[in-house]
Amino acid sequence: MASKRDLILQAAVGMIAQSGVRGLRVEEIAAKAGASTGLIYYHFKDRAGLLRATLDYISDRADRYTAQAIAMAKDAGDSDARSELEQTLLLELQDTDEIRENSTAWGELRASAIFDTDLRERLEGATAAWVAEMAERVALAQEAGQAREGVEPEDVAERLTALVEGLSERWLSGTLGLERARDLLRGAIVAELGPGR
Amino acid sequence: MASKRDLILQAAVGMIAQSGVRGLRVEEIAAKAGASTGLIYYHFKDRAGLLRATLDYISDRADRYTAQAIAMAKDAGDSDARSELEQTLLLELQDTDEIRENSTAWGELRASAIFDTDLRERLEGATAAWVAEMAERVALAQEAGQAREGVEPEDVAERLTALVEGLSERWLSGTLGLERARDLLRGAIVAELGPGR
DNA sequence: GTCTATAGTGAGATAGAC
DNA sequence: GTCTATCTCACTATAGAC
Repeated sequence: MASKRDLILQAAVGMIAQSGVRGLRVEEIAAKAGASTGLIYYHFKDRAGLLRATLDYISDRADRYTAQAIAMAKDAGDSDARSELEQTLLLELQDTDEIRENSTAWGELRASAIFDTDLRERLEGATAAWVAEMAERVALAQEAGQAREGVEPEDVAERLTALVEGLSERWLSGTLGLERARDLLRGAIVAELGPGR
Repeated sequence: MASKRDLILQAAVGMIAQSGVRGLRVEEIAAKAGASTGLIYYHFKDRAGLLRATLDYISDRADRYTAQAIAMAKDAGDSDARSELEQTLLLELQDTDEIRENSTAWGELRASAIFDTDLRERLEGATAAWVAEMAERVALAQEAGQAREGVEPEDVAERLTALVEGLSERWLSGTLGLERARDLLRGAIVAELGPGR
């Protein structure tokens, strides 16, 4: 069974996704988690500490479902580097509760990080890891002849992940439909890697 | 001379750029604008109204400097559609006070719009206009043989502008250097439009 | 680890004079 | 249009019992 600490973090992600970092009320989280405000301060020291822990929690959760998606793709036999890359990127543009929640919260925290050094560092690490992981898949795709040569995998990966973030924010803010966002991303992959097979 | 109302809006942009929408204090803006809080409520009704007006103010300002940059490019004789497209997009990734301020504030308001229907509508209009303008330049570039055929100008424009937003946010949050962000954008243009002439 | 109760305060908003 | 004064309250954070 999930510890109260965990319930609090889950509630925090939910609340951030629902009303943003600014709209996050400690008391509300407590209520949603079936805990008291006192306990939140006991575990996380203060509001900022709670935000930090929440960011870590989101990162972990994202890692987990990414790994899971890749494993599933591998099982389905559809496991070349290029489709793994595509699947992993498209993962962020999906209307699942968990993913929508994660994406929204992630965007919020990213935006907050502009003004908060503490958050910034954590965010930087997570982003760098994501970019590196994607760069590796781009390189693999190149080796397998599934992607145009002559472009730096790091550059492509950085562009595609930044694009995902941009599209994601437009999707979440209702400026862009989900299907269109996914199509655009697929189009970008073609533009960056070439037509593939 | 600028009206007090204008001074308040200028101060608001500055404050948002400095400490985010979350960090925006009505009293602080009043102080910076040399006005009273009462006046702010007189002009803008409430905090949310101030945010709305600020978003409009930023949009206008962005339109102005974009138009100006294009005019300058035209004067310099460097006026083919493709370089206009490139210049206009790169404009958002520039370390000028005004632009940095505008970009930061824009990003903040975009992020806030996820939770604020009112802001959302205004934002949507501004984004759509930007995308449409870029799409037109893509189409012109295609006609002039400066861009690959067979891709929808709207798609390319939507991707490039979303990418600019993504890169901009990484730049502003310190995750990405400015020069690298600009290089990545140039690379994306090449990937989308082809090598040019 | 967890709760209840409460202290403290920051900041949005309003009233009313000029 | 603009200011001063003030009200109010929603939220963070702490103290202390269990």
